[in-house]
Amino acid sequence: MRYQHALLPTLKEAPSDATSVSHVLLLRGGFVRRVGAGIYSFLPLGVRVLRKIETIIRRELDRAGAEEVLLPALLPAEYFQESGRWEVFGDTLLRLKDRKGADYHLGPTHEEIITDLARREIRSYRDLPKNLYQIQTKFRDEPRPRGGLLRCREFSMKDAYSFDATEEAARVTYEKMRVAYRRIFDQLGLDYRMVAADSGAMGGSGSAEFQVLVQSGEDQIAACTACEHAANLEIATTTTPAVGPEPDAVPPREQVATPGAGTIEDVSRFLEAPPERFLKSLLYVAGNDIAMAVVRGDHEVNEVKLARVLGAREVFLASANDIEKATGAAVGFAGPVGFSGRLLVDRDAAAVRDAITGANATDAHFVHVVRGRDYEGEVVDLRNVREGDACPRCGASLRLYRGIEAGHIFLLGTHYTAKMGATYLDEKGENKHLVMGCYGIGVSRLVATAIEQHHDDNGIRWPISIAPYHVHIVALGTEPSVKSVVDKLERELEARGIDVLVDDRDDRPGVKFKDADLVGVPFRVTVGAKSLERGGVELKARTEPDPKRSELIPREGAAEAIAARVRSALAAIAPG
RNA sequence: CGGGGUGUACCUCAACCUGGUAGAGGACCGGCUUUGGGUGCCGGUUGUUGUGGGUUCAAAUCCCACCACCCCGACCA
Repeated sequence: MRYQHALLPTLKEAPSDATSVSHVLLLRGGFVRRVGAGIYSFLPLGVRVLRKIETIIRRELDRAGAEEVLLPALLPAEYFQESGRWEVFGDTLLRLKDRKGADYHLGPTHEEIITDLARREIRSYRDLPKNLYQIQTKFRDEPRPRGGLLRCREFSMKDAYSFDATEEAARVTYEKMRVAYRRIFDQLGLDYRMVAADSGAMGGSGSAEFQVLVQSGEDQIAACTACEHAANLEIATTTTPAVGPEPDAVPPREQVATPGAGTIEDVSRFLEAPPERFLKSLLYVAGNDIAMAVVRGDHEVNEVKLARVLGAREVFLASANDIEKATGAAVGFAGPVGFSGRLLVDRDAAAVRDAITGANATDAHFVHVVRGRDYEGEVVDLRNVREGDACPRCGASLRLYRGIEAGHIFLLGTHYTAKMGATYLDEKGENKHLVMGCYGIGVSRLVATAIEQHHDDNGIRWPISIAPYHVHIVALGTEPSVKSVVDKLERELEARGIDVLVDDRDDRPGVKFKDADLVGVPFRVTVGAKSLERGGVELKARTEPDPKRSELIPREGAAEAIAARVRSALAAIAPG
């Protein structure tokens, strides 16, 4: 592609409402333009990146035995009404009416539509298994779109749905998809982890997230430093160490005055005891009930775990008013001793044998508190895992990362097929529900995610597998000798299947170099009077930090040498 | 939905407090200059100051309402 013909509007300054790195660079690099909140146009360069990602996904899913379909984005309400999600989705569903006043919506995901297709077309065990995928535009009326392409109201997603005869067969399909996903994410050239996750409202028995490790990510992940284990912090667990002396060595419980010291930090300093000796007692509201969650002083309550234990959809920290009502003390002096409501105690908190805790009386704490003697409560896993905690699988230490969820696979079971009556006849002629799995990848989100992970101060550094072009030729000066070398190099590279962008603009070198760094094509080839005098062209990888450092490639055989470099870079991230 | 903020040229922003003909830089167009990291100079194009109403001789500026967008939180199969 010739720069002079391309729509490639780079910007020196980004609009001030762009905050995330990827958003700024996508706008500045001329990849996308904003149309509305959470709605973007893809410019030619952005489309090229999307297509590269899609190509990798299609190749691997086809290879795993899936078939591509294309379901509609505009959906009559009846399907989501049948599954109940017309209500469940709430305001996130983008609803509309046709001229007759009939209800429609734009598809946020397609379980119902594919299940309807399956119940019509799959009748016998002989038709199974089936695995269908599509790459489609999805619509969700997000309460808060943000981060440019990271969270949009309209976005591109690959979604796949598998149908099997039995749970066991479905698990085999699920495993196959897991392998396919690994191959896809490997090829995208991203640092990611496959993590165990909360299957949430989707139901079903298994799920794994594909989290791209990025400092700015919204999700937290605990990953083992030794083995493969990784889990979303929402469900991550660790093994339990016990602390403190044996129970019979603990003196009787004693109330001490701690005037004005309502935080662990205050009391810790006041009593000269480390936070690990404290029981932190937090009051939560779940529905109409109030419950106390107790964790060790240096630990944090995990609200997802708490909600699950309480059987609530979500929990909220109680207000100061509710706390005073429930404990009879000001905020900061709650404790499990004598608490009459539902009491949940984290395993590590229960293991503290000589504890300090609020006395449920303003300006007072108890010391020498022992579980079993001074309080009871249900012992459960309630806390967030911390950096350095033991891996539940191998015992090595866990590390915390931040990530962006780019893919998610679920073993759904018969959740939808039962609701929608999608059955087949087995060998004995019996009617059985199809067993389902679903598998998503956020395609447009991946464009932004790749940038969040691969950039520097000057711009994007695309992984070569998804870069809009492999080689960016910067032509300096207008001499015929430069022009002829550039023309020849472009032809020869393209003949070798290399994607080439040629900056043939009549502009100053500095402008071209800056734009090349911004756009982020992995290899830059500079052709100018100076390089030709030295006998060739200059090759520089975008990842080379020194702007002045480049490699002289002899003019003869330059195309083959550069193509070989591109091929080996591609091969380096090919799946094993 | 709760809290905070911002709407002025294509972009970044000034002028608003204290009402009096709406500006700069970048981008863009023309000329000269320069030519290996966003060159320098000269000239030029670009506005319903988010929308509607009110106050006033006079509103970008003060008042009211609405809308849009951004940030934090809630939310996120």
